[in-house]
Amino acid sequence: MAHDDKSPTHLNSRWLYYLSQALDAGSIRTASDRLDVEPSVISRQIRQLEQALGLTLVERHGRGVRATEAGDILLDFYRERDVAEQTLFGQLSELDGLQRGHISLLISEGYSDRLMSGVMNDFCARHPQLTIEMNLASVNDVVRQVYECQAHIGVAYAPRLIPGIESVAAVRQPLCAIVHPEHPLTRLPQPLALDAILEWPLGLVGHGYGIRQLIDAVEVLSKRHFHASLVSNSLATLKQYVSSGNGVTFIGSVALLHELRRGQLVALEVDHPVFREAESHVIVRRQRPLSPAAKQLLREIVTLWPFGERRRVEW
Amino acid sequence: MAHDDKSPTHLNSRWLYYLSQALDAGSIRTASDRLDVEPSVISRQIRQLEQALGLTLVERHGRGVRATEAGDILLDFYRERDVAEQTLFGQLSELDGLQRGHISLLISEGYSDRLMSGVMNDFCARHPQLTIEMNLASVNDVVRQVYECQAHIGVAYAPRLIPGIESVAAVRQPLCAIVHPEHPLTRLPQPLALDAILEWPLGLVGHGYGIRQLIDAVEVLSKRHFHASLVSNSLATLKQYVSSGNGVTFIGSVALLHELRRGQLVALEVDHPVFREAESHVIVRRQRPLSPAAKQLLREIVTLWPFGERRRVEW
DNA sequence: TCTACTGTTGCCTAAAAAGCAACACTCGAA
DNA sequence: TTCGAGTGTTGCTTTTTAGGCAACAGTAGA
Repeated sequence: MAHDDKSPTHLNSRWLYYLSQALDAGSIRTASDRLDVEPSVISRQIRQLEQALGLTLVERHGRGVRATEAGDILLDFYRERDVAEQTLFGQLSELDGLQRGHISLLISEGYSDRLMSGVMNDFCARHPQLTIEMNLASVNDVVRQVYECQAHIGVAYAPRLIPGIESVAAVRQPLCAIVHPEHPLTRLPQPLALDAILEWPLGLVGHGYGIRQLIDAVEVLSKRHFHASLVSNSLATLKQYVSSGNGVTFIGSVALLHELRRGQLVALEVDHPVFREAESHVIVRRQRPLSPAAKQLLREIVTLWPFGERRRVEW
Repeated sequence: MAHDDKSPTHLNSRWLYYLSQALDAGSIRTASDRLDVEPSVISRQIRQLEQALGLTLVERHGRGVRATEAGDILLDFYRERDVAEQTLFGQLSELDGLQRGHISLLISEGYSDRLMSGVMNDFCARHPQLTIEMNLASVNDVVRQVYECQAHIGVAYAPRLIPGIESVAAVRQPLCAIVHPEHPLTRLPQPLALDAILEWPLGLVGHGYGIRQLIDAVEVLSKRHFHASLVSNSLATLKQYVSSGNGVTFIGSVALLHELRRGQLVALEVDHPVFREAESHVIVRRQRPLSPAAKQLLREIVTLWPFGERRRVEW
């Protein structure tokens, strides 16, 4: 029998190439002229293929070569392999042309409105062939999933930047005190003093979140005690909390653009450097190669958003 | 863009192999342990593939490697290529197993009955998957088509053996004088003297045929003159000729087994060495590689027929 | 028979692959 | 935090393979 020896089962492409060229040309020498290689090379490669398969593939006549039955089968196989290869190249260039691909975007709570309307709607419309997955998560989950390569791009407010996470762009978005429009604090001059705020009940986001780490830092630095009347993981809960009472919470203004525009809530500046210097970040896994589609989306997010560009991605 | 440089468009199988192994194993080192090659080899081969395509195929993490989108596409491609290769091997072994193949058999006039009943019916029944082409032709055409590789195997009576044609087996089949059962010649003792035959009208096969060359040779050697009352390319015509009159013709007995059995014609031995030593031959193109199916058929023809084996084919 | 053409072989050089050892890095745990 | 076991990578080396060159034996047609 054949091809059941220790052979790694893998047909050398060059063998098949020379075989097809010789059979197409009708003789090894003509093929060697076309390919600009020595006839001996082609002859030897074909013989190697024959020995690897244990079959005779060409009939050697005085005038050229012709395919045997097995040679014909192999020739058909080679042709099919060739078109499959062309198809492959097509698929790969589709990847380049953004006609194919998958992007996983992860956004921290509150960003969805703006991202959708500002960039994503447009991008999705321009590249309908792409599969774009846009999920919401807490800030910490955004960072974690980007770190674990479960999402390509993350957008997060005040993320905890760890090694392995790279901030592609950032914009200063002060952490504000959020109250309802009739709240007494709204009548004080901005930026609000910390002590003025602390006279009101506080609703705070849970521990482990980026925002909370800022708040905790301010608590330490200012040597005050922040007593939380409400702690919640849900921004919606906190919004509800300040809407219905005289409580105060700390949220970045981007997270409630909707409510601010409609006058349902008010964002007040706070007189503390840590609050003022809070930033939103676009993050990716450090040194992770991104697909062309993901690169393009990243590029558009950075240029269209009011982010200050932190570094140039290699595009 | 990618893959539009001067690359011969042919993906090295080894590159793809290492890529798939590394991605399946999850890390280059695990793959290198399984394959028993150095990690550096796999790393380099993958990099070469990436450079050839101009694409990043794997994400290098601290803990192993993972496929990028392009890598996934390439992996799919490789898998498909692999099953195609297995299919190919299947087809090739079908060739070996005589479940596939094509045989072209060419038989000189008169043989059909015997071949069909004796060998071919059985062979065809045992290998229904094979495509067996059995054509009739004049002796000269049998030789020519075998020589030009248009037929794999030829069976001919008294063929003109030229270099390039190899006789695999031969059987002595004397050229006989054919007459009808009541012919006066049948009352003479056999073998018949040449002169006795020449007193009757002759029907001869046309020039250029193997039989005719034998007859011509006898004409020269015996220093007689053979006057042909009828010359024809068709054995049927010659049979008809001797059936309906007192004419004589020279035909090998195998060509009219049917008529002999039914007593419609009689074959009489002729007293001349050339006539006695006429042979039927099984011929093939010299040094032409035959498919397994053709080899098998050849083998069976030689063993089942009353031929003396002339040489052992390399089976 | 001669001649132009075929495929093939032996010997050599160039190129590619594989082995070896050391390196830089990531990641999880002490 | 430091440490250590894991990862992929990079210079080197040797080994294997492909390719070039020239001469050869055989075929096919004039």
